[in-house]
Amino acid sequence: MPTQLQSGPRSPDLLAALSSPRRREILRLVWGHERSAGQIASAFDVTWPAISQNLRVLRESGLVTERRLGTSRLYRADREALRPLEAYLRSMWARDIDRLRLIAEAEERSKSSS
Amino acid sequence: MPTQLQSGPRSPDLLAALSSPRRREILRLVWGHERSAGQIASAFDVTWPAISQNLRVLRESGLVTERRLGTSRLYRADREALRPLEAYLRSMWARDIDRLRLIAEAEERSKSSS
DNA sequence: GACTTAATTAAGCTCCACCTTAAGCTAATA
DNA sequence: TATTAGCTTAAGGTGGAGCTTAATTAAGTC
Repeated sequence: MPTQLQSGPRSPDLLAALSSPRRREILRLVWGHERSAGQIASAFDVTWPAISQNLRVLRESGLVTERRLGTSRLYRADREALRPLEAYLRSMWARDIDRLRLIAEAEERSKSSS
Repeated sequence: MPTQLQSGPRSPDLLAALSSPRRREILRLVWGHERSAGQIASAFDVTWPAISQNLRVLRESGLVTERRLGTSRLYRADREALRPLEAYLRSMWARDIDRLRLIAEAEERSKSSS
């Protein structure tokens, strides 16, 4: 089970996967296009296995999906996979908003009772 | 200059700073509250310097601000600092949306010309 | 000034992320 | 079946992230 995102206030190894500039570039490469591992690798000046390993990390984090076609493996970004990050951001700001709301309400009460 | 976020398709070391679970916890600690380095450190079972170093990373990434008060240093999350991440997400989806729009328009044209 | 409090910076260790080369696997092709 | 194409997995090197302890700084207190 690669995902681990259920427990509320956490965006999982998504952030770890995204923290690598190389992987961010790969992700962009396969964002619009489905591309083979070889095509992807040839876009970089590192060796094939290096890219293959990065693809594995992306796949395990859920950021890309893999499809086999003949001897090729085709990768494509799973665009929805970034949603949890959005949720993460929202959870941070939501707390903030809640806190502000509570404070505002408390002030309101103290005002009306004075 | 700690920021480096101008060039379009990049959310900077924000992601690197956030990729550490420890730093995410610290960030949450100072999200609502302003807290001293010592208070923060005592919430973890690692040594003070370890926390201090993580605070430095957070500060340099812009995620927290520092304020000196007597011998203390008070840290607080800069809530707006997460906005670039939102922009990053948006930039990814925006591409997607653009691409879909172009495809849709192309299909529309081919339909009406047949 | 000497001492304490609250922290950072310095120096060193360990472990892991990311690369390398080498070996293995799987599907297509002769 | 042997061979090739297109990869991944294995094994090993290197640098850096994140911890530790020790030394240092800065601001209050005696």
